[in-house]
Amino acid sequence: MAKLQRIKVVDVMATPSLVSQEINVKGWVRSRRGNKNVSFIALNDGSTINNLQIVVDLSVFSEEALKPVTTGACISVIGQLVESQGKGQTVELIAKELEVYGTADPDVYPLQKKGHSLEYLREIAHLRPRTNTFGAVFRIRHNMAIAIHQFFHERGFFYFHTPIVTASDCEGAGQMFQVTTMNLYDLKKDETGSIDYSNDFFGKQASLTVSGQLEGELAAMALGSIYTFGPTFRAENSNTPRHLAEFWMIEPEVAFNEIEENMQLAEDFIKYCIQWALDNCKDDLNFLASMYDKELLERLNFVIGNEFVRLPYTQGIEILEAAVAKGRKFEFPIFWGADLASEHERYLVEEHFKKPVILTDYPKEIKSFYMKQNDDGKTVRAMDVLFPKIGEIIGGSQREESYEKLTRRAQEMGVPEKDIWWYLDTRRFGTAPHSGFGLGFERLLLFVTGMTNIRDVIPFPRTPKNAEF
RNA sequence: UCUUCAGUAGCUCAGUCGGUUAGAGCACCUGACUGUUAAUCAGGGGGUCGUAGGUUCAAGUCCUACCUGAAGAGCCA
Repeated sequence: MAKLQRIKVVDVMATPSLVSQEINVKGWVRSRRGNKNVSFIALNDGSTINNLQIVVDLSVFSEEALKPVTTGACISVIGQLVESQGKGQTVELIAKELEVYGTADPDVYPLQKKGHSLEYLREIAHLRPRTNTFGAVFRIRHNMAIAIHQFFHERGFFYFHTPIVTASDCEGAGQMFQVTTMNLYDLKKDETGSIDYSNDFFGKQASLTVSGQLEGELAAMALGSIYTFGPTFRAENSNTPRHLAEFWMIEPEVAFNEIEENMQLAEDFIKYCIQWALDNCKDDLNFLASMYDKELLERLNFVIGNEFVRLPYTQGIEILEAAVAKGRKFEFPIFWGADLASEHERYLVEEHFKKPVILTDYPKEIKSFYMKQNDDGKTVRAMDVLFPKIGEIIGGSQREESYEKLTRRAQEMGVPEKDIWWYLDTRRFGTAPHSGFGLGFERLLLFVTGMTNIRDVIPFPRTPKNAEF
């Protein structure tokens, strides 16, 4: 007899014609229950959150043969697929042959059939993909990555790879991780006591990137519309449920786009991704909604169905000042020129508008040197997309295309020209209006999955004091 | 980094005013059960109470420091 091709559980359930056929499935045991006549194995192979029920007739199999079939064990089963006699599943597999690939000693296997806390599962991140929750989260994570590529590809954007090792902290976006091959036990210093990098691998001080934006702009000035999607690194000592030291960022950059088109792109982009999740991750979303967040689906649909508010910073300040005048208390003072604290952003998004808000035209003092300066001499064409629950999900701007204005602003803000001469060259040669933004992939996932801690939407979180696995 | 809260069985937790031998549910083991749905029922084993000091006749419980985790804040995506 020809060897049976193994079929994924997701395909078993999506193919009605398989009923009454003999098939082979392989996967990991989630639970086994039953009595001395019949045993039921819930089998999961990761292809879907749904388990296939394996029915084992104990007049065919000995109890001894089933002993190693415990939670976590990996097995291969050949049998006939039939319509289920019991409730809770439409089909089930009557086992004819059962092979155990790998046992999981119940005394030491850390996962049980019962639920575990997310904090505990973080300590066993090497095994947590085997749980329903993390299976769902990581399938959604994959789908969001595909959605992102699909969205940009459909619109003629090119996926552009920016470097991960970089020699300059251009954006000043945060503390950087240094990259070196120097012997830290025997550091050579020069007469002035500073470290001599000329013999280091790159011949100069190098770090992991905090953003691919500046290189992305170079690409937009040639290919027109590009996006980056890759890992970025921040050595900030941030201990919050919204920060990682290593995270993935999506950064589109578009020649000839002005701030309004940039906002529209951001809005279309987020809505596309959410729609993709609703269309392609139904089972996983339903599971997460039922376990963690009953309003998840309503919230996703709400974001798709409503226009994001566009609000200049100055008007935002006016709304907040009016709220204070009416007696609303904030911990931090609010005035024109102040950077908004989380409490202010949350007030605008969750209390005042009750919708996602795109805040624009911030005071130039609190934004980066490369943002396009407005004619008022006070503000720049920055935009932050603020979301309920998770806060800032996107930060972007129209870029300053004038060589003179850009170099002056870089000087004022202490960005050394020798580090960014190549960036300034885009403005020296064939400059053009252009815009872009950055979106934290894991923040998007927080919103889409309803998870509340960013460490639970990336397989192996890197945070201060934590780089296990 | 700051503030607050927490750390007791493999997991999730209870443990009163400081007082005898530290408890429960789940998991695990044994048994029962004719189709279960995180199966159910009965029994059993399982503890350096985060670590180090201190107060006290007596500390899981009070004090100090440190470690770890969580939430909020700052920084940001």
